Amino acid sequence: MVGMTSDPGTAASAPIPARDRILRTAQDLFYRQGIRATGIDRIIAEAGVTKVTFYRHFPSKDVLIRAYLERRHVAWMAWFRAALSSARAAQPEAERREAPLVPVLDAARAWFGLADFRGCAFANTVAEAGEAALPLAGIAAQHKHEVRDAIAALLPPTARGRAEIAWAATLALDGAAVNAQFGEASAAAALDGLRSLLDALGSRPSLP
Amino acid sequence: MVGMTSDPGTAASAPIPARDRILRTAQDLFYRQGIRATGIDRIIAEAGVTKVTFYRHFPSKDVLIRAYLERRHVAWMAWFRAALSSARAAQPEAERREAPLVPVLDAARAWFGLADFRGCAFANTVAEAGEAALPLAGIAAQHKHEVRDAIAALLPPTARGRAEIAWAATLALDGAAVNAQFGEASAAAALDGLRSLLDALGSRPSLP
DNA sequence: CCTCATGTAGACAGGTCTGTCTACACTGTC
DNA sequence: GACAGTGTAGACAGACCTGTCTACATGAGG
Repeated sequence: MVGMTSDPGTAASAPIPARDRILRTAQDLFYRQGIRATGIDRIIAEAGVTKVTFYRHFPSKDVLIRAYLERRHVAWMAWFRAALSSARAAQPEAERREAPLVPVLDAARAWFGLADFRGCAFANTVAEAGEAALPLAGIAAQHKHEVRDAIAALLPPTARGRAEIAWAATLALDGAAVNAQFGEASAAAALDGLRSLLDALGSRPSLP
Repeated sequence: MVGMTSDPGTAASAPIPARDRILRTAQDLFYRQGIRATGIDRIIAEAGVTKVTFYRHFPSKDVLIRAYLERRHVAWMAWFRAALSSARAAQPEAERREAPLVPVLDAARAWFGLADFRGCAFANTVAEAGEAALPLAGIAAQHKHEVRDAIAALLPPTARGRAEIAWAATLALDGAAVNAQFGEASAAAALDGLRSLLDALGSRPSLP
């Protein structure tokens, strides 16, 4: 079943152990320490593979970085959508109509509270890449685009300015994520600020 | 007049050319390319000093990084306050009362439009530092604190929730700055989103 | 049987990084 | 005139970086 020597057509859906271990390790180290701070040697050692194996799967660090971002995008979006919809499911019916953005706040709280939280991987990567960030910036922009769509799904399809509101909420989430990176006290303050912004956005006289 | 051999008491207020050149160069390169991507050698070459001179002024790169952040903080805050107050001066009287946060949008537009704009130096530095960011994160948090104060100064002192609103606007600005880093199209979108957020914040019925 | 993809183990090249070192020159004050 | 502070010029050490290389092992499909 795995045995198909070389299958052209739809690209590799067969997960190769070594490749997977490399990617998993890279994901962890890149996110925690930063990309430039993480050497290939370290990834190789931690993933338990050899250089040849590594370079056969990823011809350069740049390729690995892109694979990292792609994987991160898929995984994070899945997590985020799940967090949004479980928070939404927990809302009372009335609040769901009058304050539809509250799940964003809940998701942010959960995100910032993760033990290894270190901000948005895409923003961090672009920040680190500096002037040479152009290609990566496109990936980051697309990621934010999808975040916006996930948030927009909380709003009734008939809502006026649906996309605009969702986009504004995305920016608010980014701003909060940046500040949440500065420590625990900052994270708490960031959540407060995010609540203010989401409240204001979701306005209509919504009161506690 | 400069000649006082060694003056104890109030520490050096005399700006030494070489030191200043180093700092200026570091500021430029650190911001544009990132900190890790910028080697000491490059700074030395570009500043036109030698290694000994450099290391006499800054015993380590870490010291230079802190000096960079301090300098950047002072310079940027001055720029930002000036941008806010000139935008505010240009507002019609009525708007100034009803939409006091509009100058933040104007300042953001000016900021994102700068030729060398590359996001918030503090956020970028923390993002780059990764797990080892703890000391720098404090500096960044303090910076954001001052930004909030500068924004709060736009609001009437009697306004209810003045600090909260200013803080929310600060987060919004951060979110916009992050996204503005992703390219020109993203910068335009970030300004739109920021406008939505500031509008929503400003239109809140903050009653006494 | 034999080829080929995948894997292991580790040496190596060539570059860049931070930071130290020696040796010398200029200037103003004591 | 001695001294202390600041500057220049560039070699050097030791670490780490990315990426290439040789040599060998294994297992499955032609």
